[in-house]
Amino acid sequence: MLSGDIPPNQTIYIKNLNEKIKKEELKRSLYALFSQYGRILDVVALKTPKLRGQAWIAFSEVPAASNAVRQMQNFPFYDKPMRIQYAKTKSDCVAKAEGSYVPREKKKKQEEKAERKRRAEEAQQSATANGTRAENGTTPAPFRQGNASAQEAAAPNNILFIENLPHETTSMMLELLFRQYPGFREVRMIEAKPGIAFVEFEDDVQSSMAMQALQGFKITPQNPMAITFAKK
DNA sequence: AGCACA
Repeated sequence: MLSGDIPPNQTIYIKNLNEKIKKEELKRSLYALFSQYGRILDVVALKTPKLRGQAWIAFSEVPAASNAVRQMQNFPFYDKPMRIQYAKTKSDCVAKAEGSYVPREKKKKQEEKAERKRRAEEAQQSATANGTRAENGTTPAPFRQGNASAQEAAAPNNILFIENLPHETTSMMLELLFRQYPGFREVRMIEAKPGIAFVEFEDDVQSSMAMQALQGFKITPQNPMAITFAKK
């Protein structure tokens, strides 16, 4: 297995990151770049001597992580090719979402204690067997709000018009997103008009597929993409 | 190279 014999995990582990980038920026860029593969639950990056140059990205689904591992492998990010694998262990945020999270103890000694505590809690749970429904985290917001735009939709054609992009979006990022779909030709952005882009496909069927797949896709949580057919 | 959750 190319990914180093580590079984699939919904969290990916990235190394060889540029250590000069500040933690917050790093996390933001990773989020923007990797959210194309699925909903990201958490991005973890530490700058401790042992952990600098590495990051973990927890997705809500394993297939998202799989695509990320494959498609972003060796992607040049701040001038260094990312090396991506599945994480070796489950992220805390994932365990929390599953309700299986147990705060980690220092080490060995307290394992038994933790074990006992967990048992106790489980007993408690089944005792109060009730309909405590797990909140399924973030529910994807509907992206097509009652946006009764007076504008008529353009007829399907091979060029997509993308709106509501974060201003820091680059054509490279959009290309990464759209080139996953067959028939991709190119991304065009206009310096003077941030927040929008045109993406061209070979034909209208292919552009439609990409539109369906990426409609409402969030490059950042605040920016669900709005995709329509370009006016010719 | 380095697998954490401050």
